Amino acid sequence: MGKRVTILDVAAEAGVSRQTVTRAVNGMGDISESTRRRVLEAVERLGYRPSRFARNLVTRQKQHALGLVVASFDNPYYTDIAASMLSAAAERGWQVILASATDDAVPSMLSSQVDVVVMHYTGSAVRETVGGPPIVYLETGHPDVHAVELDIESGIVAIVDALRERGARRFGMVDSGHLRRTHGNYVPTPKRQWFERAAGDQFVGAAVGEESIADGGRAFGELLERHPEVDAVLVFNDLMALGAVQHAHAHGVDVPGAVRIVGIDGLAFGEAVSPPLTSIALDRHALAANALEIAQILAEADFGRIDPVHRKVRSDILWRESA
Amino acid sequence: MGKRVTILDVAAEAGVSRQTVTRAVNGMGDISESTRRRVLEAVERLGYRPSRFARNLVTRQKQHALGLVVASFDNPYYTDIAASMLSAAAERGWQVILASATDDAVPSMLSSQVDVVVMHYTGSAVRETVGGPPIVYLETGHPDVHAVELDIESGIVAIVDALRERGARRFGMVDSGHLRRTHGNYVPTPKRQWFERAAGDQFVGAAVGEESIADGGRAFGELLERHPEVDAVLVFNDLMALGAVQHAHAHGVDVPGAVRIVGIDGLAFGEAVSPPLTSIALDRHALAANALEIAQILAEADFGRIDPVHRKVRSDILWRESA
DNA sequence: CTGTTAGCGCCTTCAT
DNA sequence: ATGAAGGCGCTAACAG
Repeated sequence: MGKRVTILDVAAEAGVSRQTVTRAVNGMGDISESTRRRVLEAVERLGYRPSRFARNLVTRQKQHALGLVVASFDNPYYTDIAASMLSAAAERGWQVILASATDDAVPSMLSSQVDVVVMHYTGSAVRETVGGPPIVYLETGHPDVHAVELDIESGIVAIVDALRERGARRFGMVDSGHLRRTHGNYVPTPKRQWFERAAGDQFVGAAVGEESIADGGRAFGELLERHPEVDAVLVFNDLMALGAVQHAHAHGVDVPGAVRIVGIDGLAFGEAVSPPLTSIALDRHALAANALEIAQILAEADFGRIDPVHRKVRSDILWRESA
Repeated sequence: MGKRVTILDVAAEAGVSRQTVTRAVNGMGDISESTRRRVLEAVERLGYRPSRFARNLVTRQKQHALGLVVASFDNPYYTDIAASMLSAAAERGWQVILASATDDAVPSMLSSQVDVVVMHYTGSAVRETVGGPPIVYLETGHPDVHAVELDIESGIVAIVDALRERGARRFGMVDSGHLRRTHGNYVPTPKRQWFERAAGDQFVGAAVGEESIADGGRAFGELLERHPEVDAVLVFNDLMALGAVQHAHAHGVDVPGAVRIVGIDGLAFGEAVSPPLTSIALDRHALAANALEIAQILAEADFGRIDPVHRKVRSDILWRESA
């Protein structure tokens, strides 16, 4: 792996100047067909590839790049967000660089590669490093950072009301234990707290599981065992809720007759299970659109430090059949 | 949007040299705490952000970027691939820039942003443009390009054999009509051709649908109507197969009793439907690992033109309950 | 500890 | 149609 082949090498090989090489490689005018051919042959022979850094440095393109950091690609919720971000970004001519948060080194790697980082709020806002790109947080309400907030709470309040109207009186929850990672032991998630508050004394209990289909099913089973009287269950996310529906189906539990099941996220996959999953749908499209709007504002400020920008996205109940 | 704030502006503002600014911003040594603080204050005040291009140009980092172009993020198969690519890339310290092929402008945008492009073979290999990055194709067998081939055929042969052993005698298929886009009208996919060949005169017919859960279900219904005698159905992909299982469930068709259903892809979601979906599982992990291996080879050749590199990935039957 | 001198590789003037 | 300068913004390598 010797020295990199540069435009000068090509120029020498073809017996022309660097500029002529530029013209040939970039398909510009003011160059004779024969010269172009000769240069391109030299390019082939040497295996020359222009340096994207040098090129972008000098052309000052409006090529903006945004780094999207998501928790995990195992949860389709995040891939859905990524998809939405992708199309929102494409509309505005942004590139999207993806990174999974599990890789701890990523944020720093991203720093030198992107103009803006978009990531989920992980409890403690990663401090914007000096010389690093600005960060836009997803789903938080922290006032000091750029953020697109997600109003899940009102969706939860609404679903509790709606479930009551349909006769539900004993509310249970399948919660995620993911906060364990930062807190050491299980801590009720905000979703559970909102749910408990909305359900009031009709809240009968919760079970905790990992964020997977299988463990969602297991936790649901555990909840049913401990609280057989439960007649409406909110599940932390659709992934786990799918497991719950599956578990109910496998154990002959009538859904929504005996127990109503509601997920959170509104994933398309919810329609594939039996019965199709009712869910508190998060508007991922709006989430992405807003994130990009903020990114655009940042870009217009040349990514300098500006006052925190906030956007809010609401959630809606996606009625299917499980509730 | 005035002139960009550069390191020189900061240097002037702080009354130091550029080099000192570099030291402060990059947290290097050889700088007094007071100077550093003063410089960082100037950075804040001016809203200075280093140019990632200039920085990467001069540091000649081993920061490689790979552009991943997928057909659509609506199909979890592709997001799964993206996820696998992401972790494979993270292991090797590569960045992944994502693009959806639906956006036609993307490939050219990518060219100037990445070192290697990884994309699905779309029938006609996009010719590598002079000065553009090398391309690694996924799922093809074309000999002239770098590629990771996917051996789906052997999986199809194996599943037909296995289904025969379980008593199946009348094979039907739900195929995708996606080739319509390039051919104008429906053309049997390679998957169907392999399947027909394997099934021989036990092949009874096929129905065609769009690549979605809903249309997979519809097409499956159509197949059953036209060929009620069918007792084993191969579906183009898991997405459509999910619809098929769902359709069967909704119409009281016993799966696998009356008809066996097999998908292709091996998505995790297959386990959430009733009955869980048997599928020809593609090893996405190996696919990604191989693609990155090729990318690495390309990197070692400084992305110059080298002989086509090929890898092959096999498929395995993932037995669940639908077959 | 701080500043100076060289480039990194390319494209944009301008000249020829 | 081609070539010669100049500079994009930054950091490495030396100076002091």
